[in-house]
Amino acid sequence: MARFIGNIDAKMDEKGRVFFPAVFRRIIQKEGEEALMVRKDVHQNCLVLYPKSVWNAQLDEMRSVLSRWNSKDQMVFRQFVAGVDELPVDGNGRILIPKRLQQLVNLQSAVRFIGMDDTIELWSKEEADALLENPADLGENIERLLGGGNAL
Amino acid sequence: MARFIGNIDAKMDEKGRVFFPAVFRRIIQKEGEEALMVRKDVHQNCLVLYPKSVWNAQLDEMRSVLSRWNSKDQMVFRQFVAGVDELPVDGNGRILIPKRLQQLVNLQSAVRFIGMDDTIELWSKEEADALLENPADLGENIERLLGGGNAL
DNA sequence: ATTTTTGTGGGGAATTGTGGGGAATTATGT
DNA sequence: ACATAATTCCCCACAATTCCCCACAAAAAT
Repeated sequence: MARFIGNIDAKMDEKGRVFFPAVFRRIIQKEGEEALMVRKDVHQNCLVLYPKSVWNAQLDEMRSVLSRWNSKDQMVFRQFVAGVDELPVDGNGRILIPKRLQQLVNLQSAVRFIGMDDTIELWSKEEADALLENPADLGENIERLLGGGNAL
Repeated sequence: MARFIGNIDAKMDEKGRVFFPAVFRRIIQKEGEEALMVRKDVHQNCLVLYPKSVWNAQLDEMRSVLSRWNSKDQMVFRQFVAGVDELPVDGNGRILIPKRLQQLVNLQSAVRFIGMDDTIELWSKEEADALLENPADLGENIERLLGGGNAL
């Protein structure tokens, strides 16, 4: 399985094109992936890029579990697929971010790719910086969630 | 089988015409589909577009479950089938949404196509946005339905 | 230093999306 | 039945976007 690691800054031009970092492209090619899927992150103000095979597997699994005739099931499926787009890659290895998504997560010129293991996140540089500027509680959170200690 | 993916915003003009997104048109042509069927969604305030073959499969499925000789079954089948229309496509690749359906799901100018795997949904943009605005329960629902955990 | 790969930019053709003018058809009221 | 209105359909024009191509700067590798 793909393992995307690292932060890469890039610039989006006026046409909404961004160079897809070579590090990530190599991984994708090695895995034989042809396409990427994008969607807005459920919680954060950023885009999430999925290799297509990962996405399709998800979709198949959901379809097999969720009934088309059950309104709640169908709504879950809808919310999952609504907002997804296939991401075209041009001859230069650039991706074109649909305008709809640019506006949704407020992408201007400076952007940042963040490797998140099996997916890649795309942030506006400003917001990404803001996130990392105050990592104050990180240690605390990690301790709470993973520490598992019971010292007083 | 056709796989419609993606979200496309479009505008409906005063005549009720909407450009049918090129992405979807290509898929339909490749599959050799000739016609589209429309229906209001059973639960939601949106229209569902079926390639004719998908529609037919759907009917077959219903027929296999619903008895032709049971009056309630037959009524359900009747109501499902009665609400459907064939969707004409004009020379420019636009579809004309019948007035009846426009009003039924409250379509004004701004609309959104949502690829839902083998069907396409057509929403008013406002309502589509509303869908995505509260993704709070989505994660929860997915976890419940697909997580396969063994929570109590 | 020179070559190769990676990243940026832009021009312009082709496709996609939007709008509107009416002719043909269908509905509606009297 | 007829006149009128509304709708559907078919055609054209144009704006916007996307796609495809090429040129070149910057960084990395040889």
